[in-house]
Amino acid sequence: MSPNEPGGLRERKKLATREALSAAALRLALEHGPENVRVDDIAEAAGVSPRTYNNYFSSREQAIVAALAAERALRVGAALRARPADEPLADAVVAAVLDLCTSTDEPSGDALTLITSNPALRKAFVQTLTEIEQPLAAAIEARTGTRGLAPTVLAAAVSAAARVALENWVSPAPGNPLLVVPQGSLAELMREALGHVAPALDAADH
Amino acid sequence: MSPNEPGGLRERKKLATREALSAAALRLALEHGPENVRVDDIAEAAGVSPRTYNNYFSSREQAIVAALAAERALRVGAALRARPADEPLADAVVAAVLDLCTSTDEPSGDALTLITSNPALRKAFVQTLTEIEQPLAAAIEARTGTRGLAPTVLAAAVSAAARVALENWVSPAPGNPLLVVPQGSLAELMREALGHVAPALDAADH
DNA sequence: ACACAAAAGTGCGTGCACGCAAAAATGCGC
DNA sequence: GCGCATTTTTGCGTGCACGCACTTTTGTGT
Repeated sequence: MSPNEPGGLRERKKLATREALSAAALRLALEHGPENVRVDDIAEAAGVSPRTYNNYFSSREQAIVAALAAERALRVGAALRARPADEPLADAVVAAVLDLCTSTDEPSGDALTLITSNPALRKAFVQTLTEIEQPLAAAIEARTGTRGLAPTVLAAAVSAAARVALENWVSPAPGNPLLVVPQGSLAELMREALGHVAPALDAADH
Repeated sequence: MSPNEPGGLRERKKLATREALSAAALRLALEHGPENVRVDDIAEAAGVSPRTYNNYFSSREQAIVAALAAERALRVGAALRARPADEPLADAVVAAVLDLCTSTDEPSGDALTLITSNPALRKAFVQTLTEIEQPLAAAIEARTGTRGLAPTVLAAAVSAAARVALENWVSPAPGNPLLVVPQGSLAELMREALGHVAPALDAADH
């Protein structure tokens, strides 16, 4: 009566299809370029109907980015849980988010360059950062014991800061010169951006 | 050589079509319900071709919400500039954003209920809050004199907090009970949410 | 083993977003 | 007024997202 738990065979198959789709999407995008990949191609490569593809992803870009996105979402949660419980909230959060920047650069470098070099994919990838809000909020709630708006707001603020850092990294100056040249590593940018919201985290860390 | 300034006749006509489109979109949505309004209808009501409509808006929802959104974007900037220069940054920002909640409730009540009662429109409306980041960032930069990431990050954090408040207002509990019942006014929610990011603003207010 | 309920997959039809290139409108210098 | 460069509008074609109803698969209870 409950094949909805991770143990269920149904769930596993569903996850398998999802991964097959995103893997196929990423592979095809790498092979033929993002613009030359049609939804039908992805569906066929994954062995499902085009319509089924749309049951899993609501945009081509989302499918291509999904693989990296999912890994990142899991990593944040794990990283935050791995921090010592007595560490200040701000430090723990910063460390957890930074872990995303340092580790993710390696696994599939060509995938990252593909994504960052395509506007539509960049947008989808940045959008991905929104998905870390939920795990972040949960972790913050667990740490502080606070309930209500606070954890959600703080998680959203952190996510927003990370988004700004990421945007400034991929496209240094969309119109304005931007005094601080972001040629530095993403980690540096991220650290600075998070630093600006850290006071809010400190205030909530009773 | 510069009909791009507000004085140019070309610019005025462009703005006029835009307003005609969004006005038509909102009116038709109010009359027949959001789902029963096709893009062609909006275009015809505004006296332009369907293709032209897409040169102005990239989604039906965006067109419907645009009228309210534009007014709000202007209002934030004005509200922030209207605050005394020696007021603490956090207070000024909170006041400016709150102004959005208190004033906007009145102009077109039925439009608001229409928007809040439709998921797709809600999404578009919430998305609108992103547009206040730019004016906010500019205003913060002007106040603090700080340049670089700080103003952008802070504006993003404020916008994110406002977004959370708005989301919790329109749909109190999407899954979880949420201890603090958000039946209170939007202004109250907003005030609390912004309060959680206020420390970050204080820290930047030299 | 069998039947049955739930859930995932599928086909179809509709409306939409958007690139591209041609056509109309606009503003400027003469 | 006149023609020219620029901008805006438009028509067309393509690919896509998604609701709906239907089929197939899967897990469970008997």
